[in-house]
Amino acid sequence: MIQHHRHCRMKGFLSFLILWLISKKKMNGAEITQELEKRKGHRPSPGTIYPVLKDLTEKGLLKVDDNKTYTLTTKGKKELEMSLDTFFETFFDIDEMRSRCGCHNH
Amino acid sequence: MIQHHRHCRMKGFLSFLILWLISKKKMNGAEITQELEKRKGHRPSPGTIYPVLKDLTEKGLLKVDDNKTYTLTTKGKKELEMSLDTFFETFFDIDEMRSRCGCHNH
DNA sequence: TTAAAACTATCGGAAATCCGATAAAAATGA
DNA sequence: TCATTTTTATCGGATTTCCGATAGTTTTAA
Repeated sequence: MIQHHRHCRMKGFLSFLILWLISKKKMNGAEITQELEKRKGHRPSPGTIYPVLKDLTEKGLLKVDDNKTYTLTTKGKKELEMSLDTFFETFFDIDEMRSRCGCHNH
Repeated sequence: MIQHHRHCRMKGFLSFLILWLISKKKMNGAEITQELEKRKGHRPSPGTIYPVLKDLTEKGLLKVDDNKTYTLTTKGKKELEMSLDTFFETFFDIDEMRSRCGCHNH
């Protein structure tokens, strides 16, 4: 069966984005799903989100409490900082990028 | 043979980044390679860059002149704008991200 | 209590992404 | 010219990323 992916440019960065979200506020899977839906315009499949959370937890970047709520570990905070550094080194001209798109409300 | 990828988080976005670079200034493969090296900290393999250029050209997003210099087509410009929109919808809080990393010089 | 809904989890695999190896073509310069 | 360097190009495959299908678990509400 042929699969269509018309609107799926710019994959990747999901782990990075999830780390960022959790750094702002501890969340469970459902809340993360909602936030991603808001940002990306479509609801990610459970098969997308939970394996990522498991992977990040196994790598010691996230810890999860009784209520399945995820927070960053110290290692996770360091990892996020490194990723942010890399991100802004690559996109150092991000202000220019923003001024060239129609999203001045964001 | 086991391959190590310690410093290769945040893959992806390469096509997007290349479109962005060419939108700023028409370039040949070597110049694009240099610019990516500057931004990402390591020189991409020819096997990384040229297939992407070929793909974007075949999709009608780039056109290439006699000197192997690439520019955006009209379609490419529209595609880039759409990608920028998606990018800033996903990372609408990018200013907050930047303020949380050590890259205030960028 | 118990059925329905919501949430969490896992698996296999499809697609995307990128790179090393290799080589052809073009430019350089001695 | 002719050797060297630089640039361009291609291929196969390793890895990452993501998702659909499926099912177990927990919560909700009647």
